[in-house]
Amino acid sequence: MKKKITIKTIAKELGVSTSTVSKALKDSHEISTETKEKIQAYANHYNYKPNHLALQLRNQKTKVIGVILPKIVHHFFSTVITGIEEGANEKGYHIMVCFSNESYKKEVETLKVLSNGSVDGLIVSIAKETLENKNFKHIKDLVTEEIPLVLFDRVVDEILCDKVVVDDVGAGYKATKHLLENGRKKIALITTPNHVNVGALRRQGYEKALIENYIKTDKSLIVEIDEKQDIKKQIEKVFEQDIDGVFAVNEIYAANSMRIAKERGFNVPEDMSIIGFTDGLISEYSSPSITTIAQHGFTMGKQAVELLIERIKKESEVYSPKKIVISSDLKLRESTKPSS
Amino acid sequence: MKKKITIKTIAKELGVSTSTVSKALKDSHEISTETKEKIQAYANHYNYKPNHLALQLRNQKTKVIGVILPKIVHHFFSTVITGIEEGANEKGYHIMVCFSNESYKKEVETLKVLSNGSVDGLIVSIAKETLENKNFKHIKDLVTEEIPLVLFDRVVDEILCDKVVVDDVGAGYKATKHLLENGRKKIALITTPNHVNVGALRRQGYEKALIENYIKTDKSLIVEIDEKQDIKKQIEKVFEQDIDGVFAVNEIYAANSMRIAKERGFNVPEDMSIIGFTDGLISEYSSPSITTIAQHGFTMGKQAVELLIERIKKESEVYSPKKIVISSDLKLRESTKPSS
DNA sequence: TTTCAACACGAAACCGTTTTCGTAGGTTTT
DNA sequence: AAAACCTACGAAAACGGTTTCGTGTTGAAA
Repeated sequence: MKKKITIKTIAKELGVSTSTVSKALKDSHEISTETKEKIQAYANHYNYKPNHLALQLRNQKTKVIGVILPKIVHHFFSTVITGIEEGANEKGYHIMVCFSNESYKKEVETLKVLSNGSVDGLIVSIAKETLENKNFKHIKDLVTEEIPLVLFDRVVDEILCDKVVVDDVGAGYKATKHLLENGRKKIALITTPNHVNVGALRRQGYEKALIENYIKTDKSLIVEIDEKQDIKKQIEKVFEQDIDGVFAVNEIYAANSMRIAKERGFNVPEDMSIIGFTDGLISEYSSPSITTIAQHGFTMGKQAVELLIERIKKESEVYSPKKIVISSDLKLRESTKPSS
Repeated sequence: MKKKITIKTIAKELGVSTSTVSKALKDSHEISTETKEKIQAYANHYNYKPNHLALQLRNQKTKVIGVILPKIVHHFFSTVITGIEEGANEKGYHIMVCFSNESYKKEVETLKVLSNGSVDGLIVSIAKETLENKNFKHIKDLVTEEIPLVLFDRVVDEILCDKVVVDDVGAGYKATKHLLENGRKKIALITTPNHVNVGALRRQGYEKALIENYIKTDKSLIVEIDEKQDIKKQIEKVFEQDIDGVFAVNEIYAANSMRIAKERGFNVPEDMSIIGFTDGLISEYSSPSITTIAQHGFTMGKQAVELLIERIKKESEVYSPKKIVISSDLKLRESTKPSS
């Protein structure tokens, strides 16, 4: 990289002090018009740009927000990140994005690096492995160090910080109720293991809807997907039973269910209703297209970053953690309709 | 944020100088074992972490790579970013991600901010609007300032910097040839306007394959999608002609084509073959699943970041820009098969 | 006893910028 | 003519760390 021009260079070249240059560049009244013009002309001509690092060190703030996600090749997370970026930009912040790849170890390492002053605050969605082993010390440490932190989607209650979540219970309830209203009775639930809290919460909603309709939850209709194994095979098992509806807690599970249903000769939506989660491209372009619960990822991202910046700004005040719940919507498509 | 513990604090508390502390923390032989142990114990106990900003200022490098993408809710770009992140991490770098949202103005602004010393180098894929208005001054300025820069996918020849691209002509050729080998004669091309260079190149491949098979390119079979309008409607027009194959230059166009074909009573792949681009989830979960050209986005990202870091490391040397071409593969699925 | 090296540590400069506090010189007030 | 006040600028500290170059104290070699 070419050596950048600094205030010192300008000062030396023009035979003034660095303080004069600094003041002249911000049009201070302390400096005579003549000197100011001379300095500004010089700076302009040589394309002077203040060095960010120096400013950050002096101001003790970076105007950067760290974002740690489990993964990005995923419609929901990439939507959230778009929201975060837009919200950050609006307030003059930039984002530094890292991925935990669902790994506990990488999450710990990333957090350690980013909390060394590189960022003014963090937005995190917890890795599955971390949720599984329930080791949250690295995250709680951030709270202890009073580093502004917002958790989203994959949150855990015992960490005392701001949070932004989807109304997962409500969403699970809505989805299941929709199937029930379609006249479905034997509804399979394709979900995550229970340590993934969003899965657990959606399951609660599912069970709540069933209970309200006097249907006993049948454990054999619930599949907890182990993503280390073949997803399709695991879902196929539940199709050996007599089912007429599927509620899948994400797009991939829903798309797989759809494929299996068709392979097994089901007519979707005539003899089988399928509902998914995350209103992504798969659901939209599948055929038949899949009814889903839209999570409003963009809104979540934006809310998360706004909450964070608010916290950054009034860092000194005592505060009680806020929790924002984003409601989700049923997005009707072709994969569900009343049973004939 | 809680006031962080610094070398100064430690020095004062332990009655030594900052230089001693600094050396002790890096286990220098200049310091006695006794003193080192004392200092290290103290630092450990109070969870001392060196301030990144200070180091960056002193070393004149940030170990951060700026990444500017047109968008992220897009399988190809999110895959690339995964590759970039992994490659960067392996070399001790982090990434700062920004989006141009395909807008020229935002691209200019973002570039300006990031080139102020916040990053050691940049990886950029150019926004559509910029490609359209052909105004590349902001990017050329980076080259002039000798800021390490790698362009990928959406590149332009007149900018003299390192580049990583897909073999788009070859890919277009491969895709079209595959359809021809399937016995298709009237192949529609669903592409972007010509200013999007990847679209133009894939079209070249398409035309090359047709010429080789003595087929005259029929302009009425080529649709240049204007993304500001309804995509599906634009594709539907070409279906009014007598076609038996579709080559779409991305997943969305392919998925739309598939939908239209089915709506119009075509049997895919029996009476109509469809091939797409970008081996994403839509193609995988569509039914029938869509044959595509896989772009190896992960590899591209990784190569791009490796190229960039190489450039960053030997910044002083004269160098001639490199161009890495990633070859693409045909991924056979259900949407293509020999016509019966 | 003198000389010299090794050891263990400190002083100070440096990275680029901002900001407080002087201060020299001229002008106005009394 | 002395006192007071501007005006226009500079010196220096500060942000947090690294690193070069001393330097005082030992102990050993000459």
